[in-house]
Amino acid sequence: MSALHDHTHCIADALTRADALCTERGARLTALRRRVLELVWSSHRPRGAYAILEDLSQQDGKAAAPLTVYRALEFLVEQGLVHRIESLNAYVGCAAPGAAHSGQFLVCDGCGDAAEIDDPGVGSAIVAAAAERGFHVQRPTVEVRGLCKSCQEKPR
Amino acid sequence: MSALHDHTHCIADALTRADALCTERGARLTALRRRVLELVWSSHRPRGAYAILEDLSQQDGKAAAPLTVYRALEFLVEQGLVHRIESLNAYVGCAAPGAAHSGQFLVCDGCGDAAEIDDPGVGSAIVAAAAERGFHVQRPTVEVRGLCKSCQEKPR
DNA sequence: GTCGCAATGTTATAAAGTAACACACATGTC
DNA sequence: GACATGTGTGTTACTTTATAACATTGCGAC
Ligand SMILES: [Zn+2]
Ligand SMILES: [Zn+2]
Ligand SMILES: [Zn+2]
Ligand SMILES: [Zn+2]
Repeated sequence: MSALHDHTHCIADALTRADALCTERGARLTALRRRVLELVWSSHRPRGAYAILEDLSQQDGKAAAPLTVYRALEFLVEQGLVHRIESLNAYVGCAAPGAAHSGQFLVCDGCGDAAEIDDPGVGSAIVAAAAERGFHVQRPTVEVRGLCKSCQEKPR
Repeated sequence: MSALHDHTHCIADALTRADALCTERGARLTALRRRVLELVWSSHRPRGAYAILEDLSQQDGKAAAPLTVYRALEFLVEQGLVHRIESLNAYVGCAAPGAAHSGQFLVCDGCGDAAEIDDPGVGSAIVAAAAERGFHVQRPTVEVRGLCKSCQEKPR
């Protein structure tokens, strides 16, 4: 994700969509969960549970327990509002909640940003490769490490 | 991987190929590293570092330290003899060491087996999707959770 | 209201991974 | 052989990530 964009808009947009989705589904986006979602969205870099915990504690003054964050994250992942990046043990906001998808990520080792894509070619290639071997796909994980456009241009 | 195969052959074969590769490269497959490789290969299920550590300690009587195992695994991964399954924090033997590849896995949630594939369709779809967005791929991670053939047939 | 369940708080613990430093052991040099 | 050098291993302590068990709160259905 380019560093030059109005990220406050990303955050506001994510929260609005989350509100709408949860209302529609009858899921309870409580104050805590909403705040954790906001913190996950603080950037496009996947954020660890303990980093979020720290943010949260800083906001509130008193320290929260890890479980508080993990439970909120679990809810958010279930609702498809947040994805977990397995190779980083970290979480990032979903770019397109609502539609069913499992998340494919281009994770830049330069700036740390994780760009979510939903490439039909990748998806179908995986399903095809699996089908060929009689494997039934439930949850594909695709996390591509490399360098984003802007990090290739300015090395270091 | 079918449960009905001569797995001792898998192990022996993996060790033989590892010996050959390391000799060829001038890499030192020490007794410890070789033993860890053997333990990783004890099945086709990805095995956690601490599980391997336990195996190791059991063999030797005295308990080894985690670092012992992690260092051996690091070497084995560098040499491409073992892959790390990010979504499981576990390690599995490489089915085709020698050739350069990053590993694509069909991980069965029924039996736990991880079948390694190297599907050109999946690989090229990822590179194409990345290129479209100006992203330079270094290390793709593909870990597909689901059910293998035999686990679909006999549910539960 | 009050019953019941879902969400949160609290405390403790497990699992996974790393840092720092000392020692052992090979290999090559003189 | 004595020695220097680099790589692998042992040991201890520690950090980071994640979960278990149980108490408490608070909202919604009736
Ligand atoms: Zn943004
Ligand atoms: Zn998404
Ligand atoms: Zn086998
Ligand atoms: Zn492999």
